[in-house]
Amino acid sequence: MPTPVATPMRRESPVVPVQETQAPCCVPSHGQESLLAGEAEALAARFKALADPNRLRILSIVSSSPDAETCVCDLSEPLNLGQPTVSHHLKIMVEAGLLTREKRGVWAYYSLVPGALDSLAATLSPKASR
Amino acid sequence: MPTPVATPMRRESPVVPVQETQAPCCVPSHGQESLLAGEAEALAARFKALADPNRLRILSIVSSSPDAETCVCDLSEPLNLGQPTVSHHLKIMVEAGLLTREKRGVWAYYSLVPGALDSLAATLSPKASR
DNA sequence: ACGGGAGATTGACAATCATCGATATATGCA
DNA sequence: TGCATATATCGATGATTGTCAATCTCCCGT
Repeated sequence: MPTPVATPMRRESPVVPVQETQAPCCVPSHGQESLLAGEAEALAARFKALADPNRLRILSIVSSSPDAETCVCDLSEPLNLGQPTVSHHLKIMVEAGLLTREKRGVWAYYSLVPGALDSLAATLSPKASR
Repeated sequence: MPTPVATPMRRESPVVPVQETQAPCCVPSHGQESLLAGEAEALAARFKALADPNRLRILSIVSSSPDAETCVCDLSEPLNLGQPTVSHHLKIMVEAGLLTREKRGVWAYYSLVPGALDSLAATLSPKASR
């Protein structure tokens, strides 16, 4: 990410005293960043795992499954997706910490990581997390 | 989206009686889709708006602003992004229903849509929404 | 009317992503 | 041992996305 050498349009502090026309605007009163770049990146990675309709449907199917676990072959057909694609989506969600994989025999069973969705939800509306 | 004419690997019902080796697996007992394709698409669109670190930081800055509203020029500098890029991100979030835009004079002030984040959070963990 | 500045829009480009077909790995059964 | 099957991985491809420079539009003060 090349640092833009000169951001074209930012005024430092007004040399000419602000004319008091309306709100002064653009007084960046944030002493500190509210969300650091690193945290933002990590959070965005988890939301990215949710930012696909087929992955949301997978989550929905997994969580509404009788034992809250599903194997790949249960997903391929209702989603109308090929098996490699389903495997790919599942891997993304496992890496995002949303699902866990348990292999039993030839089959791989996926289930929700307890609390993962809740902690994400708490990030969105802290007061709702109780 | 071309309908795959034949999904390669799905077994209908086992012609040979299941040998009772382990779990039967692959008994898609979902009579109905838990999350319809349309809803999934709409939900994913909103999560897509959250799936970028710079947009998350924008949300954070806007919500921690004194009056919970911010103008574009307040964002460009702390994010180290050009003005067109910030405008672009803001537009995406307005279209996702997360922010509202109010133009006052030459400036455009953005603020959180009340309840938008909470309703998204409720989608993630319904029981936590109170 | 004019000029300046805030913000939106456009076009381009590199990077990432979703999907697929083909192939590889591994497990259970005969 | 050898075969059939469930899942993972690989390589390729078309679509989407984040970013920027350049330009456009609109509002305001002179």
